[in-house]
Amino acid sequence: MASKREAVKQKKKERIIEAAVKVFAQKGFYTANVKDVAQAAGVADGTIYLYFKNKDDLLISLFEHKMKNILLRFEEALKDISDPLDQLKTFIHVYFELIENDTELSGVFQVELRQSSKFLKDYHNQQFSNYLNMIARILDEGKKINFFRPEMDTNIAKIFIFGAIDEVARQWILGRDAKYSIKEAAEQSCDNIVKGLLAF
Amino acid sequence: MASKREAVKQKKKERIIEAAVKVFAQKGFYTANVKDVAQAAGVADGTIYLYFKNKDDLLISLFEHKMKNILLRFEEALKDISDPLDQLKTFIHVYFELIENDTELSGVFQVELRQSSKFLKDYHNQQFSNYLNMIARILDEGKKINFFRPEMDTNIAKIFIFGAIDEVARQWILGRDAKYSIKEAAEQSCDNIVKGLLAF
Amino acid sequence: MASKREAVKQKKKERIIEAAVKVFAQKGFYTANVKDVAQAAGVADGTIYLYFKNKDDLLISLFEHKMKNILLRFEEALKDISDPLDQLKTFIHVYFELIENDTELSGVFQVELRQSSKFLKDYHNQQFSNYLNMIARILDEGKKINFFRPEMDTNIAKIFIFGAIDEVARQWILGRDAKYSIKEAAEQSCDNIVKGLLAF
Amino acid sequence: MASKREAVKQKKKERIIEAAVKVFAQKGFYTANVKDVAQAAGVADGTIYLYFKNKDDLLISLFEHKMKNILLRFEEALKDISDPLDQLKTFIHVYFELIENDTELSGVFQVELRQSSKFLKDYHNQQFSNYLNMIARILDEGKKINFFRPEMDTNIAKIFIFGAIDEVARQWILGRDAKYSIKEAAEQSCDNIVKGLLAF
DNA sequence: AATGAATGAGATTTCATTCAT
DNA sequence: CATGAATGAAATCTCATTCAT
Repeated sequence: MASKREAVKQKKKERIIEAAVKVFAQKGFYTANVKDVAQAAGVADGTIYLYFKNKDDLLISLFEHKMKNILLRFEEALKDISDPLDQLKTFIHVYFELIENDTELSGVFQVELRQSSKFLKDYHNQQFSNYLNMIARILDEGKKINFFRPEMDTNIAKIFIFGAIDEVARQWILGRDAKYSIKEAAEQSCDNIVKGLLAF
Repeated sequence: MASKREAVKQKKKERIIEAAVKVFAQKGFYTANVKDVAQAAGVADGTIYLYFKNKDDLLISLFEHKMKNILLRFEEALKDISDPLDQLKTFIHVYFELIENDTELSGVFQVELRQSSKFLKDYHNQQFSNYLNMIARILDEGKKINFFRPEMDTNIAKIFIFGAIDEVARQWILGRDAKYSIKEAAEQSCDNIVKGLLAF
Repeated sequence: MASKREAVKQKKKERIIEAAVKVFAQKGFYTANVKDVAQAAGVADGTIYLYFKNKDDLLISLFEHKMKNILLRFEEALKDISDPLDQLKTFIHVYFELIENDTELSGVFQVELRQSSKFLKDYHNQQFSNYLNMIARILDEGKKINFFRPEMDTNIAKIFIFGAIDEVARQWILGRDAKYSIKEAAEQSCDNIVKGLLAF
Repeated sequence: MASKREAVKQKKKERIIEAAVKVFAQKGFYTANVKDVAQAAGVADGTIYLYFKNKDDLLISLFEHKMKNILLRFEEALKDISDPLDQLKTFIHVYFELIENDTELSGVFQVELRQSSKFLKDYHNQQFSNYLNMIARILDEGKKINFFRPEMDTNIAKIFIFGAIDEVARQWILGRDAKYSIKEAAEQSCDNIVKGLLAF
């Protein structure tokens, strides 16, 4: 009985999160009202505050909740791959797939989360670190077997790689200068990372 | 006389823009108040409205203005270099120098890309396009002389490169996971872009 | 059966009233939430509305109920005393004893008199009148037998006495300027009332 | 110029305070809206927040502001009186005069200030202490010249006296059980305090 | 041109009350 | 009877913008 109620409660919380993703993606975090989210979720304004401390908390919770799933998705995809190069390629492809399959969520992650000092500065994000460190681990292994350049700094490279694919993805979402498909984006990004620019 | 007055006027406008860069970079566009900008600029709230139509206009003007300067700086640095590879390396080093000398500058890119929601979604910043296209031009030339991989998509690569160095710079500013110097950042970034990860 | 259920019902109602006295005394009527009272009473929010029409009604019921008990306690203490002076002294000592044994009780008077605004301005608490009139009756008897000053207005004096001992008690509870024991408070108050300030 | 502007500013602040006194007296602090006060003061809602941090601050400022004047009034009245008994009598008469001449203010002091734990508990009020100590000083002098009972505790008596006259005044304002004039109230209170109840 | 006090629309948040379970 | 999740009206407060000086 209690578990059922718990389940119902969880369902409503998720409904609100889904609504928030949609609304924040469309209007932006600051431009969107709590009322908008409530309406989209089909609940009363006050109900939001039964599940989240305030509007900021809604954004943070949204992030935590979704990020957990994303990390799982990565781990799932990588767990049977041993070659670091394959791992890296898979990582990148999964990344762009995630973006493609949930554009709205991506919009929130890519655009909205960034604009709040809460996330970029104050709120030291464990999940984000986890994410970066997934890349670092792959790079370290690649160096160990002499596949990757030994003088390459994995600490810088993990950020480099994240920044690169993140931006390619963002511009695809914003649809500005980006007149390319996700597939192209993934493959080109792979090549750029692995081979670099040089032709030789 | 009129030109002098014009100059004074221009000076105040710039003072406001500098203040806005600082304040928006620090607090974010929505979290920052017009009052904050006014205070930082040492003018009255109302004065801002003599130079800018509204808060949004201030943000847009800020981009245009700053980007123009940044572009000039790049052009200056690149004008005597003919080799595309040298151009690219110079571009990257100049970029990190700019960031190092004006930390808040990176906020301009930040803001440009991340405050996008609502009104910026449509607003297409020509200057930012110009910036990206500077990279593209270098890449195209490199391809033409068979220095860069022929199958590399310059349109994606320009974004890829911008994203990569921008993120490495940003993490350096935030000082979080980034325990590296600007010099290292620039060199590692160069190598990553040019050589890629592979050791061979 | 019905009577037992009645008793149980009564018990819960009292539990809510006790909780309300505590909570209102501590946080003030307007600052306290119905939820607070419910929690303190160990019932659900909605349960309160099975016993009281609304929050206002809870406050009013609280007075009536508590005052009835207080009056009973006084009547019990006074019933075998005939001398008005002894009656008055006893009244005062009982008052301070009541306060000492049930600190929150003073909140009842507090609330009664100070939360008056709006709805309580009209609401005339009969029990409180009864309480004041107990004092008046003692004073009248004292005048009748020429013990108390004939020109003394019992109507004013009853309020005077109530106000004096109530404030001394309240400051004792707050423990601010009041660095005295309840016993001292009672005795000093007695003397002040009976003898006045003059030394002769 | 600056002083004139300062004066205008001060005037508006006072206008808001006057309005707040009126509104709070009539509707009670919690029942009254900031909007009500703004309307009564003839300013916009937001204007209130230019002069006061928040609604609570308005109440506190009101208290501080008015209390200062009241204390001055007392000092003025007492400064040429040397006899402690006369001082005490004057004090009491001035007190009731103040109440009579500004009923609304009294309402706020008497009823509204009391109901907020902010004032009774958290906010240790210097002005209120000053006020109580005025009484204490008179009492001490009266004891020194053997006019007042030597065993009388001035620390308790000051609270006793304050409570007594405060309550007599409050009931006059509430107009409940108090069917007496302010003049009677003052004289009866004086006699009660000075002579006590006994006839002798 | 510059100021900054004033405005008031609008956003977030609270909480008494209801009602399906 | 009891519950407590849900409601939504209403209150406080913020802040971009205006305008008299």
